[in-house]
Amino acid sequence: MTHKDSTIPLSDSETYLKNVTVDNVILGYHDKELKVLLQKPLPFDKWTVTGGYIKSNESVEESAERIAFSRTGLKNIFLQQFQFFGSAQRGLDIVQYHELYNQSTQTKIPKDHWLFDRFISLGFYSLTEFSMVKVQKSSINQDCQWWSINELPPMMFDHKLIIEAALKALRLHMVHFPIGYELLPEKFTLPEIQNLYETILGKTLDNRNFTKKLMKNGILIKLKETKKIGAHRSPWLYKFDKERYDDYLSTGVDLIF
Amino acid sequence: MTHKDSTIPLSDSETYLKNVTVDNVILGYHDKELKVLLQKPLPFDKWTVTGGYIKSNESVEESAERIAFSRTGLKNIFLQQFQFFGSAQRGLDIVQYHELYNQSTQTKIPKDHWLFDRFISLGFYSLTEFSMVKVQKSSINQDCQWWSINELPPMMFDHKLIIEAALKALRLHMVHFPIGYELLPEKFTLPEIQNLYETILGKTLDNRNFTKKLMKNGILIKLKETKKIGAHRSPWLYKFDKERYDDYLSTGVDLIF
DNA sequence: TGAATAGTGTCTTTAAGACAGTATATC
DNA sequence: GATATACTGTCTTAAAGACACTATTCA
Repeated sequence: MTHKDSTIPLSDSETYLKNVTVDNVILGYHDKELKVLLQKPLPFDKWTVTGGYIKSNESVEESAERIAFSRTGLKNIFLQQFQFFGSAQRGLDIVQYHELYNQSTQTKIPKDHWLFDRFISLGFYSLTEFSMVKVQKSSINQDCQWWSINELPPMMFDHKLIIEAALKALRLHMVHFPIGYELLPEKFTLPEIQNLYETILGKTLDNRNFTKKLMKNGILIKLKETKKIGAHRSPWLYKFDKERYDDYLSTGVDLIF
Repeated sequence: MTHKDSTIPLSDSETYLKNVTVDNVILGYHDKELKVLLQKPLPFDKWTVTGGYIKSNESVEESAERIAFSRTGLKNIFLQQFQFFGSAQRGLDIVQYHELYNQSTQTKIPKDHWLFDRFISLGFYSLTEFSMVKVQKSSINQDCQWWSINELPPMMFDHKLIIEAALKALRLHMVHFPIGYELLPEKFTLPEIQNLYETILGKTLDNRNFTKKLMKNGILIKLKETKKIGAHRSPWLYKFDKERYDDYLSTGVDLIF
């Protein structure tokens, strides 16, 4: 189950697959916090993760990319399947949503219209560089903004569970595959990437051991620049060795911290 | 995309979700080989993994259980989501299948009937105890049998890829979670479980190191029985410490071999 | 007693984990 | 020179990995 996007022409139901939606937990990292991009479909007063319908001529990945682009302005976004959700109960939210939808749009869409039918939700998560995302709003999703993953607003449907599942999948994923390239700016410092790992894993790490392991597998390149950030020693800037990084993305690498 | 199950009444399309199928890679272990249960939907001459449609009042997991029961006679089967497949191309198979279907059933179902529409496939794999499975056939799926995973017959749609993806997911999964309870008989020997691991991982393991690690985390209980199997020393029988095993299933455990 | 498989112990090497003092930038 | 953060090296402990001989069953 997901939000209803304003770009969907109600009359044109034939061009979308029925009973399936794509839901994408878009994550970003900012101010030492993990953020998730949420939208509030009017007229409802609860939030959802970003999502939408699948066109009949696009793959689910293409669908997810199109929807992500419409919310973030980003192309070639990092996408990771993590789970599908298919409980038979739609819950009260869909009923209330249907009623409010008709009220606010002055329409009388029947309860059994495909828009309010049961949906199987295909769960992706995306990792984005926070500062590159230009949050897009639409008429239906008037509110669309970043939320700290630790302080979520009231969520529609089972979307709180979906976020938790995405986070759990990400934590499992990062044991075997490098992360950070999508979440950090091109140049970053060791304290920054360490804090990213600490934030996602939810625990503090020993900076010496962390650095040792990261440098050993050689995914970082030390630059000849420092970052000036206050009345203290300036940290060196690094970037990822993208080639090595991509190798590890396909072959896997031990990154247990 | 998946096979069409004979239990589906064509006229009763309203009770099934459209554009979605469940596909379940049912795995078993026998004769030191990993087997996969495949079916051949008549009149087609290619094989598929087991699968079917989702009823509108059941969850995807319930759906997968119902379909697995109809093929294996097993209840409470071990089910693991691993991926969803949603390419927009249906390929030639579906066209040929539609034609042959009409020919053989003496019907004229139109090409755009929902049965032959595009489907998103929800991928599960199941681990089963080979000897407990009573393979069920049906009028449409006249052939249903185990195949060695190394010698697959011609596969319909993208089902060869689905099997490979399931196997890859299983290999990743077994690094963090114990397996074997569903694949082995209740009592088994150390050489048997080691060979199971070797078979799935596709490499040989040192028996001393393997035993050491398995015994250390304490998921095995040594029984006071041996298994008589020929003109040589009889191996001891073991069973899983199910409580410990289940703990590890939820919390995870390092089982890198 | 020979053939076949089961079962066990030690050493080496590598990685993990704990730990604290020096360096640098700015005010 | 006070303050705040960056940076680095060593020791201890645990696990991984390599390795080979003895034990048991039965034909």
